Amino acid sequence: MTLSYSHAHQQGSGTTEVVAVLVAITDHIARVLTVDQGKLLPNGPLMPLHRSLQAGVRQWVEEQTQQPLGYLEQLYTFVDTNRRNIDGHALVYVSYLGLVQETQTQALQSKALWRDWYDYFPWENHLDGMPSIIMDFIVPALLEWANTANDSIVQQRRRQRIGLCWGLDKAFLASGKLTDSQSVNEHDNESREWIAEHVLLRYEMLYEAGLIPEAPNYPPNYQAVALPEDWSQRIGVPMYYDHRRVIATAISRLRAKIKYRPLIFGLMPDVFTLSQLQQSVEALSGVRLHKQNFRRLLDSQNLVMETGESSTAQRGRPAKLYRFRHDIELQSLLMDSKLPKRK
Amino acid sequence: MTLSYSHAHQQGSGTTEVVAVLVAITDHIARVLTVDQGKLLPNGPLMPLHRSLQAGVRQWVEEQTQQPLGYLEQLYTFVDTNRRNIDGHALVYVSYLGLVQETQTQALQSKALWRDWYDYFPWENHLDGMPSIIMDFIVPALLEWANTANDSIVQQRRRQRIGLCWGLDKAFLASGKLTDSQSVNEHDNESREWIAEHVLLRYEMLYEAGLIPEAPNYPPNYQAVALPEDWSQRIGVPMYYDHRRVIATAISRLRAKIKYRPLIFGLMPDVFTLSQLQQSVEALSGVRLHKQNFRRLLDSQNLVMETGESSTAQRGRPAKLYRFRHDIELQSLLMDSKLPKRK
DNA sequence: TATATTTATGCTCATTTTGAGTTTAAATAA
DNA sequence: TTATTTAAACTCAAAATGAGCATAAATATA
Repeated sequence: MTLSYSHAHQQGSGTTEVVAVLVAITDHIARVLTVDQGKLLPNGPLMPLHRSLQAGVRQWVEEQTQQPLGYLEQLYTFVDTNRRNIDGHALVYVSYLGLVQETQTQALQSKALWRDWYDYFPWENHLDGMPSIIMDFIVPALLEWANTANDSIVQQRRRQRIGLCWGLDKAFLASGKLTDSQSVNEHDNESREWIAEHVLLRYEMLYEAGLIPEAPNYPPNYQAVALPEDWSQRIGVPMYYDHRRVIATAISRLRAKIKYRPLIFGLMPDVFTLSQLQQSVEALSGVRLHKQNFRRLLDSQNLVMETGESSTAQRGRPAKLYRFRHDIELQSLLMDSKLPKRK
Repeated sequence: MTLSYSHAHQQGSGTTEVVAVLVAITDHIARVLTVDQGKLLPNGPLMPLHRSLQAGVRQWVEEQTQQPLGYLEQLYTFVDTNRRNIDGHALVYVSYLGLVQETQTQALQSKALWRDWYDYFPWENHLDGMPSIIMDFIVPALLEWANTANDSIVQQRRRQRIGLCWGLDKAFLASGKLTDSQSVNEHDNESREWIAEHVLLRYEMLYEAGLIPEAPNYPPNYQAVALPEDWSQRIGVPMYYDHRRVIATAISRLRAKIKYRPLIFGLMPDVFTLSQLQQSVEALSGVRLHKQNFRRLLDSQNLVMETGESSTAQRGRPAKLYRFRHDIELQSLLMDSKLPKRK
């Protein structure tokens, strides 16, 4: 059992830590703030002086990265039974999702680093179509994993899970095999339904199948289909502890929530064009959206107002500049808002 | 400062507890499992022997109530700085939501008690229309609370929050105090609607305004409108610590999630009529649904199948019996499903 | 027994929302 | 000038939604 990314760790008397996934969009790329060469998220123990979990997060992020924090929401609480305090109590760590505006991402401490979040999840970036790694390696490997189950019912279930998680169509589910039409025909690609917010389900499936370096059963021992030599590079940057899973949780939450809450404005500069806004949403969701419908929806929600000015265009027609309607900021916390389906 | 429902508590060396909100529907009424005369939720410390938080929840619930547990999901993690361990670390408690089938709610330990969850939130039950307490006392008291703010901007915001939380339209708020009819534009002059899943927002507003016995600023000191003598009875059953807030969190989650995941089947017996199913959903959401549209939606989702038998009707035409399609149970974990709007 | 009442279930219909275009406008690059 | 690029207004068919009526099959009651 390889535990190369699982550190034994001695705690003091406390058993609670906080971990933060800070997200920002720069150059139209969604990024997370990391420390320790991108191998860790900012984190630290909850101390008696902290009046709340949020206060703990803010203090440790400030200390480790000097990044100012805006919006912050709780994600999930994990237990790490491999790390215990002196009394034998397992470590509990509470994760938070934070949003940072593009204009506030400078002057960080040297060991803090903003990284493209798709460095950790290459299969989640569908901005230029479905990444080839999915059909070339991930799905074949997962199908083999499904076959390793003793029970044929379990095999069947695993295939179903694979189909649902990775957006494969019914014909595929029935046969359990890749057909020519699937890997070639482009219209078949459209019949699959890739659900962007299922990031965590996909990560956990890869983990369970031993395809993630952090997993205790990595590398998998069932490979009839050989994984490439550089698999551990291709399957994304590994992290210590279970921090990659924490990021997956954050992306799932963000992709799901952005569909009904205008969180996106926590990531935008004060003034922006509608195209910039759309590109930011696309950076998060990992898929392209239909421009006209995106605007229609924005319009119906009345979330933005024109500034009256236009962008100085580099190419093409200059776009009008908009700002978030701060007079309805409170409303927006309650109000449902939606996004159009991908195009 | 009154802290009648906040107990000082001495911990051992651990700092983590688990708390469970178990939900069941019996006699068409949504209920939560309580201990200590309905003043506490089942809870207990996380121990070194527990392999996970879930394991801790299951052990303590079993021990305190002898209630078998099915579906369980994490809700939220709270810190109670009033309760600390011997080293001064604040207590962290992780809350869970559990679903219990109607048929499994017998033979409990004597101190365990299933209570109608609207005993704790009388204002959330709109099954027979909006409860009179909202317009008679809650909203007037909250409007007064809004007026106590020094800043007029804050007053304005509070009124907006009140309107959004309690489903009031602009006109009502205007008659309440505000005559700024100029700011009424096409987009926000629509009358508001009651949003069932905003349970937590409403509870937190009442708490902030000092209208909840658990709140440190209860009773409120701004009452020009006199609250009735028996206010602390009318505003629902108080609980120790912040357990009422935990239930509010659970109801919010459940009401929101039931709209896109078929969690309801975690609460149903194996065989049921469509009317029973609808009544269960209504018990959770607190509002009535349009019967025909409810069935159309169920139909389109293909979640249930006929058993071929019919119920022995007490009155009226006998209803067909259905069961959940367990062959798509896994799918249902992933699949989106929806509910029709109220009628 | 006849009739009202209750509950279940099938069907219609207008409106809104959604997905997916085409067309026109205003800028730069060659 | 002409092609290219980006923005933004407008159109249209299909699907989903909210609301209602009609019919069926049982019991309760006059």
